[in-house]
Amino acid sequence: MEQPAAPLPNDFIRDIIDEDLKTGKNLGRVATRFPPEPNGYIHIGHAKSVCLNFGLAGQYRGTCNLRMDDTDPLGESMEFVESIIRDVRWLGFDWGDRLFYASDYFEKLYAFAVELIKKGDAYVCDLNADEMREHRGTFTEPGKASPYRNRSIDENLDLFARMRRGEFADGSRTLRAKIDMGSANIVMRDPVLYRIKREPHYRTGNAWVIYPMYDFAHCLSDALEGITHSICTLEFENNRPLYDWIVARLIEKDRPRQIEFARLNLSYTVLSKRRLIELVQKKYVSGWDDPRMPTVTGMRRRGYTPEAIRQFCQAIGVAKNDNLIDVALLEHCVREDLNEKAPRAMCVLRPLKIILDDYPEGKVEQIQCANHPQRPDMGTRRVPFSRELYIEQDDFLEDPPKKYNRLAPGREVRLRNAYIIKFERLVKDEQSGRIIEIHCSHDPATKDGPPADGRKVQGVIHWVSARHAVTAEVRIYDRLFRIADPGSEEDFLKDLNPDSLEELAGCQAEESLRDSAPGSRYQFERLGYFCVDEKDTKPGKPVFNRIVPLRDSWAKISDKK
RNA sequence: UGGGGAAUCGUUCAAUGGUAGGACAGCGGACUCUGACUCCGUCAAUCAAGGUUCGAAUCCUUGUUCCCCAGCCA
Repeated sequence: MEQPAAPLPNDFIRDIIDEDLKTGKNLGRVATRFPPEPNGYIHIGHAKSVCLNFGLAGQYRGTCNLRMDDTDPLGESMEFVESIIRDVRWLGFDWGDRLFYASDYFEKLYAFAVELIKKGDAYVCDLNADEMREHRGTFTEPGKASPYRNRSIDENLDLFARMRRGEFADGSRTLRAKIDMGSANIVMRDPVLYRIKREPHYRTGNAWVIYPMYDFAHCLSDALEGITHSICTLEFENNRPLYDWIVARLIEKDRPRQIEFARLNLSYTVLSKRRLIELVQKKYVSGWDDPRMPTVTGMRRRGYTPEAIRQFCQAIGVAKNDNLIDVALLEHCVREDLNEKAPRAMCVLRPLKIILDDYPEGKVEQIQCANHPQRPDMGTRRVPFSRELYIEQDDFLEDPPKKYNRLAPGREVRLRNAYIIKFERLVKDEQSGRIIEIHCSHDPATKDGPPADGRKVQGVIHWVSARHAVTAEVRIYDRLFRIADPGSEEDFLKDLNPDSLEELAGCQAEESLRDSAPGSRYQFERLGYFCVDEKDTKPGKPVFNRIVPLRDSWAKISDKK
């Protein structure tokens, strides 16, 4: 379904591309890439980048490559590669046959490094990490030249070859760019290009003991793939001069250009890889796919749709301002999408027994219910109705406040899709005072329409037939953190929301929900959108995840009191 | 008192010298067999001070605030 789409304002990246196209740069070609490091699961922040890069390629009839930026074997694995592939594909994007790995370029990158040495632009340095730090200087003081800075090209060539052969210990030597130890930009103070690291790589195994650094590998990988616009986040802005320095020396033509945009921050959650890992490892969540996680896999399990996520990524825009996007916008996008396509159903989360004294025992009516009030094309289903029902505990109050329009002593209420019922009496447990059941009567003339006498019934509540209901578990999720910007706190764990998960075991769902397919989504009327959990659902024993609640203006009214 | 970036409604994105606009959030109302959806209305911003100009969010000057950089991570 392609929307004709109101003309969206250009962002600064599209402005740049339009200008490039106008001036004939890159012969009108637009080539981007999404370059994750396969050392973790991708999250909603990556989704912004995915949508941007693939979106640009789509809009300008260009290409977007998926490239694993796997130059540091520590922590990288095929498991993460597979998860990234699955997640990007699920988000709705296609890279054709252009799945690449920086590790496939290791031989070429090595050759580039040799070329740089030959030009006199790189040297092997024997300083260890501590010494190098000392030589680097500070923000206000220039660095000092390494004593190894002026080795001969031949010696550098020899040493670099021996680094590759494994003749030196880890960390004992590096290959460095020969730039400017006095640069005000610390990135340019002879940055390390290669390090020695005896760490098996998940793809190249033990073939290499030296690995290229990001700054060296990334720009050259871009060039090797013919990337025109290399889009990354703001923290790489300082690295751009190095990107350009390397490319200028090693790439003849069609040099890629790096453009930086502000990464996404989302309120009430964290998006830094380090913090996400901590949540998983310390078991504050059940895993990367915990439905509370902002990971793509977590959101998928929660029941978010790719369409909603894409819409969100478009709605937030692209700029260079630091931002903290209100999670309410994400939830809005999810509701907007699901309102359109989720079939309606009824489920009682906290059951309260209702007995219709004037309804024949043993009688069962099959009530035709619309699957979507605005979309007749989604059809109807039959929902059994009988003498004993469950309603939501919240939908009855012995002593209701003002504006409460549900069931209460002396009142009438409409059962959704069924009769108007009237309160008669209530039965309490004598010891605890807890309400056990409520007896009501029904108005048989109101099944398919308003009461003949024209009286108004203020409230509509949902219900299920007690005999026919299927017992379900429902998991209610709330924001993971109780402050808007937990990422700004060093000890972010202290702000975890202790009530981010509520598991409700005895929920009563309408019969039609008994064998709903894992992954399918419904609107439980008056409650919210729910998704059949793919992991824990067993045949006949559904587990539902609450994706997002419906907007609840009653909650706002009652909270104010 | 190093360098690189960014400052526009509560949040976010736009306005590219010519009416400060959209979305989300908020508030009020209409409709309603979902207190949903939908619809209508409404609140609300140019970091500050100077300057240029008929006219400045936009150009200039000075200042302020915030973010990033001293990994052999990306």
